[in-house]
Amino acid sequence: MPRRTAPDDGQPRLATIRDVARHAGVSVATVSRILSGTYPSAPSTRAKVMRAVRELDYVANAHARGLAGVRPKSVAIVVNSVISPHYAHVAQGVQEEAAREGRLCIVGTTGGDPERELATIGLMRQEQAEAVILVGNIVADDAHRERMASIARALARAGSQLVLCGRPPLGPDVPAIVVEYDNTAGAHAITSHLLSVGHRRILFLGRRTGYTTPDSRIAGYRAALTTHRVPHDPGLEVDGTMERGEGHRMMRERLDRGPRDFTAIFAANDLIAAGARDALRERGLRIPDDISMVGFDDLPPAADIDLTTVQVPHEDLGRTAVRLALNSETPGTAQHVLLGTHIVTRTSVHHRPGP
Amino acid sequence: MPRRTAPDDGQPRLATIRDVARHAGVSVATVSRILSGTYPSAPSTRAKVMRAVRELDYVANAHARGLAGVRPKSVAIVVNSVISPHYAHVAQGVQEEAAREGRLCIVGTTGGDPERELATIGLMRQEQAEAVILVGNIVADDAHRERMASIARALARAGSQLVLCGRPPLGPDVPAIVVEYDNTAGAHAITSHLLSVGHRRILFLGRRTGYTTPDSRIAGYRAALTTHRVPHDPGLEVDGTMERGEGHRMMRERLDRGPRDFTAIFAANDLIAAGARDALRERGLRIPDDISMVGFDDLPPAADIDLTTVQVPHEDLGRTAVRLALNSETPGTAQHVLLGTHIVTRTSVHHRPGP
DNA sequence: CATCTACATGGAAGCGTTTCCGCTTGAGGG
DNA sequence: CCCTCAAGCGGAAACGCTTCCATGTAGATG
Repeated sequence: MPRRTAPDDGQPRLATIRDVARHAGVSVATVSRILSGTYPSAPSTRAKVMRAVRELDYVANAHARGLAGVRPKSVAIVVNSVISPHYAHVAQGVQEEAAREGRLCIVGTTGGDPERELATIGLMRQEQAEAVILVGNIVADDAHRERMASIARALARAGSQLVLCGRPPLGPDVPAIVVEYDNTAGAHAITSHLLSVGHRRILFLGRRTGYTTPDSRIAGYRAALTTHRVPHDPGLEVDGTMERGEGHRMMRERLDRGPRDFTAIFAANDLIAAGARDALRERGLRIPDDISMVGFDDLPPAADIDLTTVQVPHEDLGRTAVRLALNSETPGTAQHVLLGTHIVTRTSVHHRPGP
Repeated sequence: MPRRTAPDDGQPRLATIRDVARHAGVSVATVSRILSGTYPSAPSTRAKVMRAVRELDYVANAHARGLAGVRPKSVAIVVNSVISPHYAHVAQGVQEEAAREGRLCIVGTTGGDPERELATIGLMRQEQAEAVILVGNIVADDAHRERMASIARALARAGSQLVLCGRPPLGPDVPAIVVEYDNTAGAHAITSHLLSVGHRRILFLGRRTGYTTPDSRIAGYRAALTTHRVPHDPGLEVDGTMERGEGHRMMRERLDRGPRDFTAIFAANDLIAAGARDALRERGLRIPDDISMVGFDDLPPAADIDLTTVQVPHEDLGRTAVRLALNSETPGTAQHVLLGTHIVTRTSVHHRPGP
């Protein structure tokens, strides 16, 4: 790996600011000032410099600039995968806001693996990004959470802001911004919707513990039952992960198990709802004629299967994350922001006449 | 913006390699060598250094390293938006391969705007990424293409590899790698599928000119007609953009226009197919009983609406792009790679008895 | 006409890292 | 026992940029 002036390395060295200065007949300092645009300069000099820049096709070296003390304008985002619609939407929001603020966006994926997450954050740390945005839940043990907290502190020391998007706070004294939407309120609202049109026995399909998002969704479901003075039957809560295949499995097994003792279904997300719908169709059951169903998220499958669901401000989440991170004067101050949700009504719910 | 040693700036300066050296009682050079891991060193020294690194929570500064001549390990990807499933899948492939190769991934979005694309590439250029991967079609005039060609040359000079993913080559002497899948062959195959089960009048829904991808899809459609000696009727080609709403519009207008003179539909992508399906349903027409339909891409809506379609190796596209870019010894060599597709059969096509 | 001020510019230090070159040290061969 | 040699390490230059400080020059003021 040759480093000193390689004489004839095929690679014709890139133009540097010094080349521009020489070419324009001015000093390096002048070129730098003119390009940064924040200092006074004579129009004639400016013209000369601009011409040289054009002629040499000069592009400033971001590394040199970063080293020289200018905080690199970039935000980093870490997600499970960019395919998953939820992450994609949040990432899109981050992108948009970052671009609006003239920031570059560095993306890392973890595939849901805590180790890879840590490694990825390490890379981001080297890049000195202004903000590191972590999106989504990862099943993590206490050790992982402790390591994360120490990373949060290290980032704060380095002047970067850590943002957790839709992930539980790490603790009261950990310097991080947390942005979530109100899962509990959303679940409460949509469950109430089912209850208010006459349903009394509502099957819950989804993760019951472990992750926080579904946790708070089931909490909203239970709270709504209480609010409406409908007895809570734990037998109506079916446990499974938040994927389409799981929705299919949960529904199938439930239908196989015995007589149908529910009139509506609350799927903890739209993917589960889509899977459950497939299982229902296999049994000849139709939505909403035979069974009503609602979901959560309002992501792509929802509209295609005409699902009434909870619309969630995914992109807002990303935008808010960036905005808060860049505006936080002192990186290291903890904040907690909760975004609202609302119900989008399609055709998957039927009114059920009272008993 | 203080730059010199800020005495009491609240921001406790980050540990540098010099701090580590001092702390471990060795020289800066030794620390660097040990951390790079490619030089011999005494085990005892190594241990001392590692301890200091841990105690000071030292993280190397990527900018300083980049400046000191180590090529930053990163690839840049520019897409229209990360929401769109096609881009998301390609981006995921890029991510995966980049991560496997220990590279960071910088992402920029353009929203389909050529100006923003150019600006984004400029930023990427500053970062000195090893590769710049452009995904997707942008409607561009000759001037834009010329500017792009000159950027390609500039990147090559800087030792970065430009990769075009699913976008037409810029010209014979432009140093860029082009990775595409074979749209024409795919369209030929799926049209042949319709023809082989008896359909003779097949409506084409999609963009007829301008973008290259649909261009080659319609070419495959026409070629298949020729292969099967079925007369080509330009009246069966309906023009519109590649979006769901457009599919709906094209279908609706066609149905309003007069008697139905086709038995099957080839939608240039799944989104159009989904929109067309909505319009058919509004008219009480069912798939496949009344009309057969096929799409292209096999992206999310396809499975939900049981569409027979052409499956395309989106993620492979991204992975291949990264692999080719990183393995290209001399950035600047032009290459052209074509990836294959295959048909996935669902239930949207009915056999049609011959006349 | 001398002096002051404000502005435009140049010189140079320093950012944190890598790597070249040269020095010391201890082991092994003659 | 001396010499050679390699391993291990330290000093220092270089990467390209920004900004502090100093310097020169023009116009305004006394």
